[in-house]
Amino acid sequence: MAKKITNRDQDYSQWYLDVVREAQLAEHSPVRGCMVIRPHGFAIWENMKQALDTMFKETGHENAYFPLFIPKSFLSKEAQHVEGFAKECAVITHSRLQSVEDGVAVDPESKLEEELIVRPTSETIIWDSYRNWIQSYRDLPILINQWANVVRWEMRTRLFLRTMEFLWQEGHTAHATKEEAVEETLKMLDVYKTFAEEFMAMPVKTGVKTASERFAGAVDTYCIEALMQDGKALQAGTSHFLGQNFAKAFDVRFQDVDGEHKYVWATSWGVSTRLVGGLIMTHSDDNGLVLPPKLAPVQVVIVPIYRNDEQRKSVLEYAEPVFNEIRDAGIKVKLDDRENYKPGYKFAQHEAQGVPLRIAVGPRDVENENLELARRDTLEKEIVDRKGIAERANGLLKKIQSDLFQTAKKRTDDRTRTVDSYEEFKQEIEKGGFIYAHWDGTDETEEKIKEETKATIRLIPPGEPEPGSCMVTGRDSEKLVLFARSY
RNA sequence: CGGGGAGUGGCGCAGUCCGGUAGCGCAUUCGCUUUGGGAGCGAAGGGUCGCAGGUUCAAAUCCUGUCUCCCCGACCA
Repeated sequence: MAKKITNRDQDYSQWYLDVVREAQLAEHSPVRGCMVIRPHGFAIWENMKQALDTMFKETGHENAYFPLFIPKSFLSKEAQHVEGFAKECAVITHSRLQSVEDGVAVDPESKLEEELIVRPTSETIIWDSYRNWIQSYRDLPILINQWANVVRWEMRTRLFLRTMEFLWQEGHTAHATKEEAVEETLKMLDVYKTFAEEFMAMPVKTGVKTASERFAGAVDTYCIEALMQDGKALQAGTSHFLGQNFAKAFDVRFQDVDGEHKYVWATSWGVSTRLVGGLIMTHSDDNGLVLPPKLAPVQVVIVPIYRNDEQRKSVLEYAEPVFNEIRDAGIKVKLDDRENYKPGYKFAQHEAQGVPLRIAVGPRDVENENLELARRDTLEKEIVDRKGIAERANGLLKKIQSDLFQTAKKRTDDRTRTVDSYEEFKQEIEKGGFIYAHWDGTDETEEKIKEETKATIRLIPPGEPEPGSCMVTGRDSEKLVLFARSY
């Protein structure tokens, strides 16, 4: 078999790129830092979108759309916010081109009176609208989500994991009380956790970010963090309690039941196409992509095998009712009857693309009323009775979904440990994985650890305090926090 | 933005040191034979060698600039 994918243990970065290429998920575009998402990659994102969108609707949210362009003045209204994003904004200064000798050039006459920023996130433009929409407590809460693209001018990019333009959803909510906003923040964090674990089969840890890792303009940033196969952590989603920061910046007040005018409380939360990168790095192997059935664009592929036209005819006649039966059971199935490729090639291709279940049908199967089933995750093959294939496929897809999660869960658990001393920490962090340790809560200590070990505090877990002493300074620590090197 | 590597048909590469008019594998097209793990044979098509200058009779090759990608750092979802 011609190996087109680098082994993971040889070069993890190259492996990731090879999988993205061989699975035809995405490719580099002529524009630095931006990617072309190919149909297969986009189909996975669409499945993610659909599942998340359903969950958002079930929790009372509705979709809306706000502009791509944000007036420069909007960004400067919230001090921390502007500070956080200032260094990575694309700025539009002109509105026209003009023809010159060698093509086109910016028309200096078209300089904009006020420059426009390509949204790095939409808090400001959305809160400008919310000011007009909110007068009374009866107008609250506002529970809006937007599916959009955003741009952050990044130094170093990687397909899906960090691109200058990416697709995401951003939820922006407004509430009458702090309690309600905090509840919303945590509710959406939980939605993300559920989505990651039940659909992506990617176990995550949840918690709150430290001040240095917090979203610019947020009071608290909660996150889901997943551990990749190479032992590095990936921030997979964030949910922010924004307090009244944006309400004050945009003067969004409402008249409460008691007649008082009060600032509203806000949240925002988002996940992006980065999830596709997380999905790849959680399950895939040296043969290519491995997809959880719930997100696979094709869940079952049927590959016919034959030697001649006669066999081809009988195999396809045998395969078509199988296809129909599986399709009618609500499974996304594809019959790969391309004649210009041999079965072996198709096997390799569908493996590279992560199709969870493969059914091979050849003359022998027709003869014996069998089918050959092959699982993508374990690469196990078995000959099964043709009867009841739809139920069997369905059962296997469910099993694959849960096995993928269990495998990833076990790996994460095995690589999560607690250390007491900084010396031990320095040794352990080299091995990758999540490490719990005590931290004194100061920026200085966090920074020192980061500088010396390249590890960051991924999150402060929820739950009761478990006092201890900081592994670095020995000062009091409220609880264990989670460290890792990260993407 | 600093350090390292690399840009040559669609993809992967050789050729670059030592200038002489571009080659290999895969893929593509056609034909025949094939098809239970990336098929074989024969024929054909496809490249101003990332881009822009320069040196030279002559540049993929030497010089200068520039763009892009990959890896490692600093910054971030």
